Amino acid sequence: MLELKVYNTLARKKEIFAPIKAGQVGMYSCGPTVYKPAHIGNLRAYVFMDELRRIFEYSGYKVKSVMNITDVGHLVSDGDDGDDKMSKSARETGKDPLEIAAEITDRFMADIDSLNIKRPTVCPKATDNIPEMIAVVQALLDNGYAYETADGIYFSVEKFAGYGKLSGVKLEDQRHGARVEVNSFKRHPIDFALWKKAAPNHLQQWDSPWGRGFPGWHIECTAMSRKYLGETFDIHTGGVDHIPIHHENEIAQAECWLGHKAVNYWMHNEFMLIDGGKMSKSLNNVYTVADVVAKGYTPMELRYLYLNVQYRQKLNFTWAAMDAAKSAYNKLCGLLLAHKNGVVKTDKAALDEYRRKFEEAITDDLNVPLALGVLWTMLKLPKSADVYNLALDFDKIFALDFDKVKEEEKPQIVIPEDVKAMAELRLAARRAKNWAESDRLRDVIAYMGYAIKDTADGYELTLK
RNA sequence: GGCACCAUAGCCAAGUGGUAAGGCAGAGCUCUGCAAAAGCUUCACCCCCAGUCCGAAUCUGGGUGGUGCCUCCA
Repeated sequence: MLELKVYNTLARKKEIFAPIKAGQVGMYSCGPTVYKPAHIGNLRAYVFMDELRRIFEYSGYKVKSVMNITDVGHLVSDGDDGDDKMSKSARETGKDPLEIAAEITDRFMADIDSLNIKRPTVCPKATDNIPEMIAVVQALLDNGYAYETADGIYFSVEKFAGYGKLSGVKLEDQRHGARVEVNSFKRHPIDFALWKKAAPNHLQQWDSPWGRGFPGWHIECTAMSRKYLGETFDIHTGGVDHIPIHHENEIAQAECWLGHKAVNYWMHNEFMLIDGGKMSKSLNNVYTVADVVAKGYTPMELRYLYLNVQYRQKLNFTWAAMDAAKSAYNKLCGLLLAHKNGVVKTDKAALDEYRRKFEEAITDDLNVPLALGVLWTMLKLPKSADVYNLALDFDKIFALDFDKVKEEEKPQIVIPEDVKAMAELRLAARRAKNWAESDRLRDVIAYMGYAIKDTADGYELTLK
């Protein structure tokens, strides 16, 4: 069992990971709200979740990973009032909310599969856990942390002394209502909804002790994480954007409900930027995996790009960076293949040293970029299957399909007869050392749309 | 106004007290008629100022700059 250091947002420093149960890890990751396809920024969070899990497994832990599928309830852009995303999307497309949720969930799973992100052990859906959420809300009402208003049940943040301990924000420092109109029913501007009472035309609503309604947008994580991981669990992950509101609220709910600490380690991934700034629809720079693939890159090349930056650093996505990742990944595969076919025996002590450096990197708060550097350096050794086999072991963390490297299959393109004839003429010219004619024919072939490369025993034609 | 993160070569990026990993691009060389491919080699004193220290990219203070959050957001 390797010792892991992880950066705990709660402590604002790296800590040695100590599991609740020896040899086991329970982790919960805030999952997608399935009303529109995930973009590559969203996906960074799941690559992080995946790396974390893989490193624990590599280190000898048994991991239970839980990720929610939010198919209800997140309100759109107006605080605790107004419409929710699922309903909005449903109205826009004319589809049933659950129909949209099913479609988007399938697409999400296909996306994470393509990126070699292991599916979590459990992916509970919010709509399957409404009774569990109602029970938490009721408990918070019973013990005095929540109150009922005309439009819902709210959590009273002033009753929880620990509010703000994750993000460092203080209640009185916030500019309430600066951009959002304050809900007049609330006792304190940042009290948040646990349960919302629904209007008759609201698309998703359930019976509750407070009439028909739907859950607030923080309660599902609290209800489901406890259901699947127990009252206190090891790790909760999510994007940095969740620190000030969502996770702060989760802590408040859970600790007030349970009466004790609920999560030992909070871990957050930084954002992906596009061309140095936030991705947004108005800038037209929100890309999905499908968009990246459509531009000629593979999901593995994209995964390589993710892996090249440590999870707590901002990752600036540019197409130039994507090109660099493509080049690097393909070169890497070429080197791996050469090692796979290598015949040199590599000294065991040398291999052990590379393994030690690799493990040192990954166990130091997921320093995957450093681990990649170790790999690159190792691949400079004389070509040896021993090196390849160790690289395969490293790939338990990278998950870059090192086991699938093989001789590049020449794309079977049909070469027109006239192009072939030109190539033959050029070959003859070369054999006669008529270089001027040879070069002229290369230009002709290029003009016809093909590139010609000389090989040891002839030539190779490819589409330009 | 508050909170947080960050600032290392043309680009991406690791390094958090002992003299700058790795990748992309570039340059040079080898090989090849040339080209392509491949291989080898090469390429930074770390935003600024002041301090602590035998020693700082790494710590402290002050600047400057960037990004995000304070509304749903990975």
